[in-house]
This record gives sequence, C-alpha cells and structure tokens, in this order.
Amino acid sequence: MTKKSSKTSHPRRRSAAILDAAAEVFAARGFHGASTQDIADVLGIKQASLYYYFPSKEVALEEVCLRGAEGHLERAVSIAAAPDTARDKIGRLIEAHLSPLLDRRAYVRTFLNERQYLPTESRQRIGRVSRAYEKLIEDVLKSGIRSGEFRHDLDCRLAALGLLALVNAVAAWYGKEPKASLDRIVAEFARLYLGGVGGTRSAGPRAKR
Amino acid sequence: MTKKSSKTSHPRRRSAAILDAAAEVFAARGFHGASTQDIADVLGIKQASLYYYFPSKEVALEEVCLRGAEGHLERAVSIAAAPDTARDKIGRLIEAHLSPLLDRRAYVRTFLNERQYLPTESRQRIGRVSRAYEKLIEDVLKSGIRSGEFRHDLDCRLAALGLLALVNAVAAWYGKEPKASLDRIVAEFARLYLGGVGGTRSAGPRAKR
DNA sequence: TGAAAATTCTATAGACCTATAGGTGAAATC
DNA sequence: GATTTCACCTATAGGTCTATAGAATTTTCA
Repeated sequence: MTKKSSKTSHPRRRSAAILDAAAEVFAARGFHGASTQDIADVLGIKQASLYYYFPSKEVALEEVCLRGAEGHLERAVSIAAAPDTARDKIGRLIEAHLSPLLDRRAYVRTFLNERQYLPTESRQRIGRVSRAYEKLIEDVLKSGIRSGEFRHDLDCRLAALGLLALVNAVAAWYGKEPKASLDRIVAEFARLYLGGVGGTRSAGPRAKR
Repeated sequence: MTKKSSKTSHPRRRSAAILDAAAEVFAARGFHGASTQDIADVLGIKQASLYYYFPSKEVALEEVCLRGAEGHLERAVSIAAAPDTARDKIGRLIEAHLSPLLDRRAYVRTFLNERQYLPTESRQRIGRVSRAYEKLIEDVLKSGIRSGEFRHDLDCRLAALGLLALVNAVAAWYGKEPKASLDRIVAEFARLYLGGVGGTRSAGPRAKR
C-alpha cells in the first residue's frame, strides 16, 4: 500500500481534519447510520486508527455537536443586549444564526439532527443552552411588543419556535438551492418573519400602517 | 409493489398495531438507532416474529413513511384548486398539513426525519412527490402576487421553503409544548406567515380573527 | 544522529443485529 | 373431526460494528 497522505506537523490540524471527517459522515448518514469505518474511509486511514483521536464514537459526536452549537448563544446574547430596535435585533439574530453554515455546515447539521443521540449528560447540558436561546428570542419579541414594533397579541413562545423553525431548516437545504446565497436567505427570511408574506409595506426601515 | 396478502376477517388490526409500534420506535430512536428487537419489545413479542408481518426492516420503514406522507399532496391539490383567495389557501394548507399530527404523529415524524434512509427507489419516488408539493405552494404564492394579496418582490421559492420549515418543525415539538393546541398553532402560524410578527393588519384581504 | 513522541498499522475479541428455517398451538374452515 | 391458516415461537447462521492490544512506522527535536 502506498502511503502518501501528508502528516502535517501541527497536532491541532490533524485532529481538526479527523473531526471534520466525522462531522461530514455524521451529517450525511446520521450518527447511527455512520460507522467508524465510513469516517476512516474519508480520511484514508484504517478504522482502528481513529481511536487514537477519540475514545469512542459517542465522544466524537459530542465534540462535533459542541462545535456545531459553539458561539450561537454568546452571539445572540450580545445582539440582544445592544441598544437596537427589536426589529433590528431579529434581523441580526437571523444573520448570526445562519452564518456558521458558511464554514461549519456539517457540524451544524449534525448538531441539529443528531444531538438527540448524545449520552444523557451532554444532551441535557445542550438542552439547557437551547432553552436559554429560545428564551432569549422570546425576550426580544416581548421587548418588541412593549416598544410597539410587534403585535400586542403575538404569542411569543410560538413566534420564537417559528423563528427557530425558519432558520434551522436552512441547514437542510443550504447549498442545494442554486439561487439562494446566505445573504439572500437572511434578507428574505428576515423580511418574511418581520412582515409576512403579504402587505405592501416597504422593506428596510419599518413603516407604521 | 408487493403488499402483504390479506388475512381473514380482521386482517388489518394486528398489522396496523405492528406498524404503529414500528412508527413509534423509528420516530423515537431513528431508523438506524432502532432495532427490530426494540419494536418487538413494544409489542411484547419475539424479535423474529416481526418477520411474519414484513420482509425487512427497510420495508417497514417504507410503509411507515408512506403513511406519514399519505394524503398530503392530494389535500393540497384540492385546496389549491378551490376558488378561494391565496390567503385563505395558505391558511388551509397549513391546517391540512398539520392535521395528521393529531392521529399519526409518529408516522409523520418518521417520514420527515428518516425518509432519507429509504432505499433508492422509494426515496426518489417520495422526492418527486415532495417537489410537487413544494411547487404547488409556490404556485399559490405566485397567484397571490398576481391577485395583489402578496408582495410583488416576494421570492416564491424561498417563501415556500419558509412555509414548509414552519409547519414541518411542529412535528418535532407538538405535544411537548403545553399551551399549544393544534388549532392554536395553525392560527398563530398562519397569521405569522401571512402578516409577519409586526403590524396589526396588512394590506389586502384581511386575515380572519 | 538518536531518543522520544506522534501517528498509523494488524489482528481480533466480543457484542449486537438482521434475517432465515422450521416448529407449535389455536382458530378458522371445510 | 380433519385440514388448513394464522400468529407466534425457538434456534441460529452470518454479517457488521465498536473498541482494545500491541507492533510498526514516521516525525520531531535535543
């Protein structure tokens, strides 16, 4: 057998490549549908060699999910804390939520679809973060109601779940929709969420009826 | 396609219970995470006994997915063909899309999350139906633009994907959100999609209250 | 250069999983 | 009452999968 794959110097590099491969395979075939053999094949190494980098497949999933979720809450917190209008905040939340798709799509997809298969402890930890994220969105919506930007009868819980539904779905088809750049998706979904499908009100700065 | 040979007087009953169990287990643990043993445990029978009802686990998935998707396109076609406003049609599409959650939630969830693991042929068949469904939504949106109900600059493709994102996400948390009955979700999401989060009313025909 | 560290290999245990073969008792049918 | 059909059973073949042990190779660096 010819061994031509270059082993680079930096340990971080190789570890990152291993994790990239795991993320790709988990995203493509699902955690249970993916074998460690599949991951090794992507890297051109033997299956058992993977265990030099992680102690179990489950731990690999944990690390992939961690990276897939990384920074989301922090970015959202800093957006929510800014002195902007609620409408602006929603737009920035959408953009911040989707931006990791540019460079970590497989991680994000794995986080969204496979986190349910994490071992109990890390699944619960991630669950708490997710709930904090949802609550933060609800709070932005509530502040928008108080400021008069949003409807007074808005159901903030359902509206928050609706926003997450919109943005999380993008991971499933981003890259397959030929005409849809991330910027375009961000703009269109922000407008859809803020103004709906109907109405003739102008885009950009909000127009009161 | 090969359907199981009919039994005697009440042939459907037991078969249906078997399929229910498969749907529940597939929905809860994913196709690859679910073993035939898990399904048998739910039914209180031995693992091998399942093979009296289906010839393979994959075929069981096919039948579950089929029932999960059943009727969706047909209902949507008949809604789109009616002489209603586009706004009304969107509302009815949302309601029709979500109604199977009342009595077939596990089937719908399995269809949404596990259909990617179907064997090539049935996966492609289902893919064609899905695309027809998406196109139908796009067409309703286009008609709404022509009638002046919707914005002229609406991106119908993205808006259709957005609608599907909204309604498909419900399957993931319906039943866990204490305050959210299906009717409430339908009403709130219809309003959200048609009018957005902001504004108290929009131009054109108004949504019902 | 030569020792130490990093990386990958071979080989395999052992758990689990799907699916098949053939048997059993009860119910339905003739 | 005999026969067929139904709905399960036992037993197991045969495959795949995770993970471990320890050897071999390559890279780093003193």
